[in-house]
Formats: sequence, C-alpha cells, structure tokens
Amino acid sequence: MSRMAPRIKTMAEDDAAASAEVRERILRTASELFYREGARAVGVDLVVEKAGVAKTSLYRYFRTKDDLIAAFLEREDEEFWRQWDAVAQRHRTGPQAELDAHMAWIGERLGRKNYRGCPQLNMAAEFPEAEHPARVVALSHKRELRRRLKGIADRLGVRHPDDLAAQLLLLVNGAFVSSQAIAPKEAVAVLLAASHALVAAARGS
Amino acid sequence: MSRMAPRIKTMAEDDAAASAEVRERILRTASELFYREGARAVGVDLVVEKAGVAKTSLYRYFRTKDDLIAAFLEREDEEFWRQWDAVAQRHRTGPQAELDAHMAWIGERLGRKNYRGCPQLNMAAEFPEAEHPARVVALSHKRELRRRLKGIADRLGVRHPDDLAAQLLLLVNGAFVSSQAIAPKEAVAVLLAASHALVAAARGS
DNA sequence: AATGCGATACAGACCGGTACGTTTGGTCCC
DNA sequence: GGGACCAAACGTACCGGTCTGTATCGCATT
Repeated sequence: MSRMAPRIKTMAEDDAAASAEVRERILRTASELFYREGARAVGVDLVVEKAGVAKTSLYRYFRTKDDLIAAFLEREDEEFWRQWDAVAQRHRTGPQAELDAHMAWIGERLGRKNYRGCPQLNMAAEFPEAEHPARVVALSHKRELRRRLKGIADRLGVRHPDDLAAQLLLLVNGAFVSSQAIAPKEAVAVLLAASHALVAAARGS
Repeated sequence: MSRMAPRIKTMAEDDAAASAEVRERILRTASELFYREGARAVGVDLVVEKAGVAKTSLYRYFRTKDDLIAAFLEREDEEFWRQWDAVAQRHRTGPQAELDAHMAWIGERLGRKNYRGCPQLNMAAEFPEAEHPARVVALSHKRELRRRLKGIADRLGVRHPDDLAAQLLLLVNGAFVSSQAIAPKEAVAVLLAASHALVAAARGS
C-alpha cells in the first residue's frame, strides 16, 4: 500500500495510515451491510469476514457493535451535508433556486438502484430505545435538517419560516420512506411541485 | 370468559371462542411488543411468556414468527381503515372537510404518549427483503392509502388528482416518521396547513 | 549487529445467552 | 378417545464479545 516509498521517519505516518486503512475497511463494509440488510440482521462475524479483518481489530476501533452502527450514521450524516453544501454552492441565485436544487437532488436519489431509504430513519426504526447511540445521531441529523430548512425559509422571507420548515421536513422525510410507493420517475416532480405549493402558500398567507 | 352461559350445543362455539381467545391473546401481546420494541428485538419466548401461553399454541396459530409479524400488520391495517372510515363517515360535507378530518386525526395520533411511528413503515424498515411477509402487507397498505387519497383528490376536482395524491402520501408518511422532530402540538397544524397548500396549488395550476 | 519492546494485525477457539422452532408428556374437557 | 392447552426440555444455529496465541513491523537499547 504505502509501503512503496519507505522514507525516513515514516513510522508514525505509515502506522497511522495502515491503521486508518483497517478501520476504514471495517466501517465501509459494515455501512454497506447495515444499509442493505439492516443493522440487526448483520452480525459482527459477517462484517469481520467480509472486511477480511480480525474480530479483535473491529473491537479495537469500535467499543461495541452499537458504536459501529453510530459511526456508520455519523459518516452518513457528514456525507449528506457534504452533498447538501455542494448543491447549495452550485445554486447561489437565491433561496428558491437552492431549495429546488435540494429537492431535485433528494428526489433523484430515491430512484437509484439499491436505494433503501434514509439510513437515519431506518436505524431509528430498528432501535426504538431513546438512548441508543444510533438513535441519538439520527435525531440530531433530523434536527440539523430542520435547522437548514428553516434557514432557507428565513431567506425566502415568508411570514412563518418555522412553519414552512416543518412542512418541508415532513415532505422530505416522507419522500425518504415512500420510495417504494412512488415511481422512480415521479419522485422529483412530486417533490418539486409539493415544495412549490408549500412555499407559495407560506408567501400568500 | 364465555363460560357463564353453558347452553346445550355450545361445544363448537365455546371451543371456537376459547381457541380464538388464545390466538387473540398471542396476537395482542405480540403486537404491543413488536410495536414498542421492534419485531427483531422481541423473541417468541418473550411473547409466549407475556401472553401466558404455551409455545405450541403460538405455533399452532402462526406458522412462523414472520407470519405472526404479518398478522400484526394486517390487523393494524384493518384497524387503520376502520378508523379512517369512521372519520370519513363523520365528515360528509365534502372532500375538503373529509381530508381535513383525516389530517387532524392522523396528526393527533403523533402526539400520543408511546407513539412510535407507523407500524407498516417501521416493519418495512426492519425487513428489507422484498418478499418478507411483513413487507408485502406494508406495501399493500401504502398502496391502499394512496388509492384513497386519490379518491379524495378526484372528488376535489383538481386537474391532476394522482399528483396531488402522491404529494399527500409523502406528507402523511413524512408525519408518521417525523413525530420525534415535530412538537406534539405542532403536528396537526402543520399537517393541515401543508395539505391546504397542496390542495390550493393543485386547484390553481 | 543483535536483542527486545510495543503496537498492530491475523486466525480461531471460546463464553454465556438467545434465536426460532420441534418434541415430549401431562392435564383438562368434550 | 381426541383436541386444545400448558410446561419444559431440546436442537441447532447464531448472537455480541473476550481471549489466546502467532506473526510482522519499526524503533530503541545493548
């Protein structure tokens, strides 16, 4: 791997890199399995086997399986906002254009092959206990989503931005869990039409 | 139970009643546990114990645990439409009034103590495999929901009733999964405002 | 140059507990 | 006798997690 250029003083670097590589392999493998089959359906033995890693390694980097699940959601959270920010960056002509872009991007995801819903909502459904690490991450993720929607609503200058944000939150979460009941091609149009309707009403009232 | 009036010829009746009673106790106990803690988190041994029933009885009435889960969802489905119909019955002044009543009723549920989301969506999240009995029931439940929303949209006389139905479906499903991110008191108002906005836009376009 | 240390990784046995489902044996009532 | 029921043991599989033991590293001491 990074063994090709054995410079002097690479010890810490190499160790860190190799170490991170193993942790990374575990997290990636687990993430894919947890998302595809559900966290409860996937045992640590399977993760270890598919990752080509020793069980001891898994438990070196993650205290428990629950922690591994939480780490999965945390990464999903980061990735989600990374994409969100990228979309926002590409549509700076105003809050309405940005909102449309977010809706289109989210709607487009639903149609993807192997799409299985929002990981945060799925894990929250799998782990009802309020204190579960995964549920904590999921809840904070959704709070952040609402916060960002409120930001857009603010910039739209509607009368009750928080109400609009709540409505948009329902819409987006609804899209996440309804991918099976909505034709893939429909999704974007439905989301755009609905969000336009909500914004228009928030403006009008 | 029904032992109080031992008429002649009650044998078959009584047996059927007692039999149904045991089955009923199993299903009720399982339903409550599955809903509260998740189906995967609850073992058949626990169901049996809490129901005060022999394991053999459980497996007499339900071929497998998956079948029991499906039966739970089927009953939830029936109960949901029973309430839906009752609400519809009470608001016959027109499609708009009926839709409002449905939204208010659904929104009101979210705030209830121990509310843990829509059972159909929860089980669908727990069992990703498309052929799983629970998932089959859940999908057909959501199709029926969309069909009924379409019926209301038809009667509202909007231009594209199917589009409006899809939008309302997202809204309702979104409400189901967002109960944690929405204050209990907010829910009804948000649902009503959003559905009004969607209907208004569907009328206008 | 040789030795030993500590960290990292591997494989795999092992632990107690629990999963779903079956089987056996006994009680009660028609 | 037969059917429904209960209680409990059983079987096989897997669960999350720990532990043992071996191997490979670069680095520091000798």
